Amino acid sequence: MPVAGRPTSKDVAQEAGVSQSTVSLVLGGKWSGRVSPATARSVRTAAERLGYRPNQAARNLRLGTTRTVLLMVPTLTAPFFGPVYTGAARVAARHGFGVVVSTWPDGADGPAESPFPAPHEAIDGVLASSMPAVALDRFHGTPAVLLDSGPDSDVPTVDFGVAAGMRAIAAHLAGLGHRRFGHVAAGVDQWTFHARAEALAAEVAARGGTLERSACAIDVASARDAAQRLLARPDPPTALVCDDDLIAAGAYKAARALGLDVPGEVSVTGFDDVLLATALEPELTTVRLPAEEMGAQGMTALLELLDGGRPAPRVLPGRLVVRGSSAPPRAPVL
Amino acid sequence: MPVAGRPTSKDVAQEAGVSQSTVSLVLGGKWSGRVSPATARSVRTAAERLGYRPNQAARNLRLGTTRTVLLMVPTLTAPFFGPVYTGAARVAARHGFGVVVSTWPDGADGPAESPFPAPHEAIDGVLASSMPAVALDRFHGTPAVLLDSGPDSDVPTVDFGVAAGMRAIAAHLAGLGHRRFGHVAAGVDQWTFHARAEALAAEVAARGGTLERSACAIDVASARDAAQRLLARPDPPTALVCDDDLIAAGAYKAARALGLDVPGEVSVTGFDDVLLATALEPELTTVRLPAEEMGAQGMTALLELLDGGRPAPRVLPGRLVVRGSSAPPRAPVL
DNA sequence: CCGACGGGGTAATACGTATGACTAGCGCGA
DNA sequence: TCGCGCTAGTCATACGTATTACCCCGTCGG
Repeated sequence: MPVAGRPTSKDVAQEAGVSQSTVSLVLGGKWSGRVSPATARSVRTAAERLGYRPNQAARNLRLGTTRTVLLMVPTLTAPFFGPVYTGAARVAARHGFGVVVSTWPDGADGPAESPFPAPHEAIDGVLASSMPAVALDRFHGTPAVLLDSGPDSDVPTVDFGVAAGMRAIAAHLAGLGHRRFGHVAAGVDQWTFHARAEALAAEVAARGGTLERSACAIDVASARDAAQRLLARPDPPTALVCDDDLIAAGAYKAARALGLDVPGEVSVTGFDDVLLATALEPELTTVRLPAEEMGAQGMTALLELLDGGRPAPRVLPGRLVVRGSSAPPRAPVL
Repeated sequence: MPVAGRPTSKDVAQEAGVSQSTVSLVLGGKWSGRVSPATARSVRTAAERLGYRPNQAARNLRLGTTRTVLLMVPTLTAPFFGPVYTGAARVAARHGFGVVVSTWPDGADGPAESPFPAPHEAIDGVLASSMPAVALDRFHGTPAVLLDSGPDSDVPTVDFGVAAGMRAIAAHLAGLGHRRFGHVAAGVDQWTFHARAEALAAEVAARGGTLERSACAIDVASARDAAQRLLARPDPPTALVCDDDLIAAGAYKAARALGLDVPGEVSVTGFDDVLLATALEPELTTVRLPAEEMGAQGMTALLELLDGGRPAPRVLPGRLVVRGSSAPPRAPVL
């Protein structure tokens, strides 16, 4: 008996008085007709007694697969990725896969420096969410599916219909009578924000409205300042279209700082419909993105890819959720 | 040349006209004095040309370590765990470790059914956050550190000083003149919430105040209802102490539904100081917990444990952050 | 001129598992 | 009685890497 180190299948074999192969057969579950029930039982109890757990590295090597998928996200701080993980993990579990999450090993320090995989990359495939496409180079030949990163000719993708969602917001506000729009835009180089900006501009233009734009980082303080810049202009917008819900929270603050009622004097909309949207007062008009569904669809596509298939690109529609933060412009209080 | 499958070090060796050992020597970096610069260069270019990346499973098996640590959290939806991960990953990277995140494979279905590790458990150690201690059984002999799960005699722990934090809140409110307290409590069986409740009760009792308690789930709607039950009582509390920031958002909603001004007619406090705290209006008085520091300290302890050490339990103090949601009771508007 | 030495590389092996090939015993039909 | 098939296993091997022990050869000190 080894002093240090976990017991191996060989130890179990010795303890049970059988060969290592037999242990493997029994514990692998494929022993029907090969091992007698009595032997199987004695192997099981021996394994139990020794606290045996198979060495994953060895079985990964032998099987040539880890049955593990990596979900890569830009940051874990954003509330958006929780549901994505949940959806992916649900589908994965159904197929005997596990999901682990990680952000770029390099943090904010830019792209990879080492050409070799980080230790945690002993995986079968990658779900890369909200990535600049170029970042995929990291994965070399690893099967990958891009989530929320825009169409791609080389890699299967799952995207939200953000353009349609943004057009729905513009249409909703225009329908309420708004003509002067402000866009509090996330100054982040991700496909989704480019798509949102483009769709908003197109829809506003199509309806003959005006659009001013102010960029910010994705945090409340920065968003507040950006919104304030818009509201401080002569002839300010009557509706602030924000690139996501957190930015909308900043817009609320800007409005309040200027003594403007939401939605009485300025309408505000968000995007994503994260938890925050209903925590705010008034509750936020926004577009609900089916994040969990994206995780599920992404995992489905990745499994298909691992099976040698060619999964088709998928687009998941968002849904406009009208709440209390949008109203006709200059609503008379009387 | 193999049709399928990634190139191995043997392929690289053949391409460079050397032995597999040499490839391993060169790429392992320990070749000083063993391999001539010329050979090393030719190996490198061969590896580059073939797009070689070492098989992690094989090297894990050979080295007997994965240099990967698993961060286990109850849910990824809570904003709290992002910073924990960040802190852990920062320390880990400094020691050549990677961090992956996962939630219980079983989801909400209760404890493990399979006695063997999930596929993603090819890891050297575990950081288990906010866990019921019994759940640790899953990890058998895997080195583990408990985060935010209370003291433990068997396993190293890192905890927040939540009791002190909660007492600080009670002291702050009492100092403002509050005597009738309401506790909107998370009805979740985690150490941290038990500790919060106990500390609050003790401090209020010590100061001769009264305390009513109402439990809820950790979501806005449930918290709103729970807060509303407290505020609807005869002789209602003048201060609502909430178990976390999200619950405080629900308390805001309850107050507003009853036409009560925050903080003019009722003070509200949170806990954790997540992003939401400053997105709310008024901004939330709360206790800031150094989540990133917890991740960092936890990883430090785990590395110490993996080194054969016996890391001492650590407690990280929270800090009261007074913002606009707390004020003297029944503040005269005049 | 010979032995020691060191630079530059190779052969062999082990890590722990899963599995295909093989075999010993045994009952049974021909 | 012989061979055949079935049961209940065992043996051997391969997965891809890192590393230890070894080996060849040229050089240098004596």
